[in-house]
Amino acid sequence: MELERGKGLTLWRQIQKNLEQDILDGTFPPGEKLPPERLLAERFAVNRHTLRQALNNLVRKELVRAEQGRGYFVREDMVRYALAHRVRFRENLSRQHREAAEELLDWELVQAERRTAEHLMVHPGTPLVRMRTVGKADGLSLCVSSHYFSQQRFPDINLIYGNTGSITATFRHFGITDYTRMQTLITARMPNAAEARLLQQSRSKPVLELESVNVDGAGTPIEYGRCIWAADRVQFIVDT
Amino acid sequence: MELERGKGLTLWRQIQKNLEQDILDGTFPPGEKLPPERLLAERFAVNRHTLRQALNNLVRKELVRAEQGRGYFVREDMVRYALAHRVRFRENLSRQHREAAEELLDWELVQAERRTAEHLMVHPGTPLVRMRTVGKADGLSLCVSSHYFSQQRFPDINLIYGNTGSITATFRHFGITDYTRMQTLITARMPNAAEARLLQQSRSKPVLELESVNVDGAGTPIEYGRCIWAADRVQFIVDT
DNA sequence: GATAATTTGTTCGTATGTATC
DNA sequence: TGATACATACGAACAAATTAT
Repeated sequence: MELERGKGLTLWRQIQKNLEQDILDGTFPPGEKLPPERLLAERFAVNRHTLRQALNNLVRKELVRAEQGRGYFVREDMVRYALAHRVRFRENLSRQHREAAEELLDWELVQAERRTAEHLMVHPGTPLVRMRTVGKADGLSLCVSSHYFSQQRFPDINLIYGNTGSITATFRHFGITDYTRMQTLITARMPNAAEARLLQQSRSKPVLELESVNVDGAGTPIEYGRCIWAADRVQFIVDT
Repeated sequence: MELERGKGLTLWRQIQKNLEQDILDGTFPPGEKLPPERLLAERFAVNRHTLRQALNNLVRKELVRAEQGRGYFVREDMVRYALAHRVRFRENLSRQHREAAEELLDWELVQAERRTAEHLMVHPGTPLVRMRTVGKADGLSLCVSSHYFSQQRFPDINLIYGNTGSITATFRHFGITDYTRMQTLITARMPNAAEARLLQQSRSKPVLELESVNVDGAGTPIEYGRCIWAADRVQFIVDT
């Protein structure tokens, strides 16, 4: 790594170009940690500030991201997740050539609380199946969700989902060939310990919480879901 | 309401927890007036000052607000902000009986960067007006935004906006009677120091970042905006 | 759970070269 | 030529977040 001093291009620009090249040609693949500042500064034989100037520019250009106490990481593009009339986890991911996976964490029989009942348009106390799942993209946890279904309409839904590993396929099993999303509520907050663990992310990074209701062809609510998304791994797209 | 005296937790902390629980479980629903200090003090069998300590902490935590001469009120839910085909800041807030205000922080003449240019469908380098604004609800900062407009199409737009204090009114001045939102991108992250200051919120609370493009009746992009929202003060609604 | 080590973030200070008026 | 402003580069120290011990 020899830099030309005093020949037109500044040192930090040469370093930036050098690192950009390494990122683009895959020497540092997406998600990879760069060597620490100290090492890079040594390698380029410059002061740490000079090196930081180059890195800061790469951060500004969104090629890398900096994490205090951890290091610099090559940015992997966020998953772009479309919130349209039809929302399908697998479709959304396969459009971006990512491998989608849904896993059943656990399930439970519960009674509908006021809020959940309102969304599903049932009486409070109605028996519901709550399934907790985790959604992954290319093996990386993307979201943890709680799905609520009427037990009467979808008996043993947990078994079906456990076999298929897909909400869409599960609904198909119950004769629902198409379903659409009625409404989505979006908020952001900090995760609790369990959420951070399930998402394999730091507790100091925010999560996005989406509440949604899916309805069948007749407009009857069939699923109420609360999904917690790792905020730095996803970007939602609303087309209106 | 029996408090434990001399057993670790101070009285006012016990009272605070007690009231928090009542608020969270809906005993005191959003917007409700709490019983007056005197009554609460009697009920907990403590001095009014002890009770005030608890209430002051709830005010600090933004669970209740105090109004001199009127009483304490449970803070209402977050602002619910609809992301529909037509998005109007004032309309969205007035629907919830909140007082909307937009303020111009500063403005600058800039050259379109690649990303901005793409969204506005202009060539990179095109002269743009960037206005930074802050949106408030009931006097509380809700979002800080950067709006980008073509300088050619909207000369002196900063003056118009400065006078009207409304994006909608500003567009009307330029003959645009209706505009709609094409796309909104949503992410969440932690705020930087400047954003936290402008939003008057803690740096340890997340923000929601919305990128959006508004188009005129002919479908031509007229505004590209990046808005940073205080995540704990707003909930977005997507109807699909 | 507490402590130390590692790593990035921030703020001083100093010096030099370059462009502008 | 001088004065000024700005970008570049190096050095030292400390703060803050994370990870390892």
